[in-house]
Amino acid sequence: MGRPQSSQPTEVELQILRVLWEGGPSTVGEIHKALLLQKGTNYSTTVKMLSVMLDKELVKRDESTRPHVYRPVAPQKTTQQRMLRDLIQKAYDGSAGSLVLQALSSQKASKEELAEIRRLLDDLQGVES
Amino acid sequence: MGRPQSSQPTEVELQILRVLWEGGPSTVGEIHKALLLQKGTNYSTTVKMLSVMLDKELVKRDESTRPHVYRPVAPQKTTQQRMLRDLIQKAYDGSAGSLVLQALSSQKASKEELAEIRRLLDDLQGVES
DNA sequence: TTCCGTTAGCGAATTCTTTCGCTTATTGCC
DNA sequence: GGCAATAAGCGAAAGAATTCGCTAACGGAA
Repeated sequence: MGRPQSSQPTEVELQILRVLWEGGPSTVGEIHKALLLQKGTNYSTTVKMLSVMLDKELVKRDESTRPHVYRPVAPQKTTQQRMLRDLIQKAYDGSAGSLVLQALSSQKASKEELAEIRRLLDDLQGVES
Repeated sequence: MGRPQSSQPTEVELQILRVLWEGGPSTVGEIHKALLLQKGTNYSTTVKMLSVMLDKELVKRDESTRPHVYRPVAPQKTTQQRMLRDLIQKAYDGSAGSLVLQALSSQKASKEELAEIRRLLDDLQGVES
């Protein structure tokens, strides 16, 4: 019974992963400092979350130094990809195209990004350059 | 303490919403039949989930008939939009463009969708036709 | 009207997530 | 070595999500 464990990182797990992706390998103290700013949680909470994430193999740690240093197991891109695929399956009935259409029409993108998207599109559609 | 309630529909809630979006207003029996195929859950479970969703105002129901008829409160598109925005914030640091780029490069889209995306892109970039 | 099958609902059990208090270990400093 | 400060860890608590058994209410057939 109960709830099955999600295959995607949870809210807080993702917050921690972002700290690691953006700031590089970090100690609990450093991670905690970032979370404290974002949401004011306790040091113990950060330690515990990290230990949970260690169990789930979302992060690994180097215990050869003191304080220990944590790093993400999967790169940001991989995780984003997994979450994206999951959303497409769960909410867009597997259609990546319809997600893209909605993303473009309802969310802002910069000129540069639009240009890059066009290049990618040219490529996908086999346009000669 | 504990875990704050998510602002997005949960896994099962979304499954139920999809049944309603795709099949139109339905009775518990009809919804249950769909879920039974997908995951073999009990009738009571469906009833309970619907009652939770009623509390959260994810669905409303017409009690004037027997069996009662449920319908989604928000249209599919609105919900997709909300979930998409949430993912962009949580995992893509607010950048819709980078999500679109990843979606296009890592997930399949049909010829027709690609063409539609191009039209939208033309529009967004102000290309004359 | 009575009985039976269908529909609705409640409450409890289970698991996952997130939180923190308190204890233990480690380290650098005197 | 002894002490204070920092780091790590554990276990429990609280709440969310999901499940189902069992009971109650209802509606139509005999």
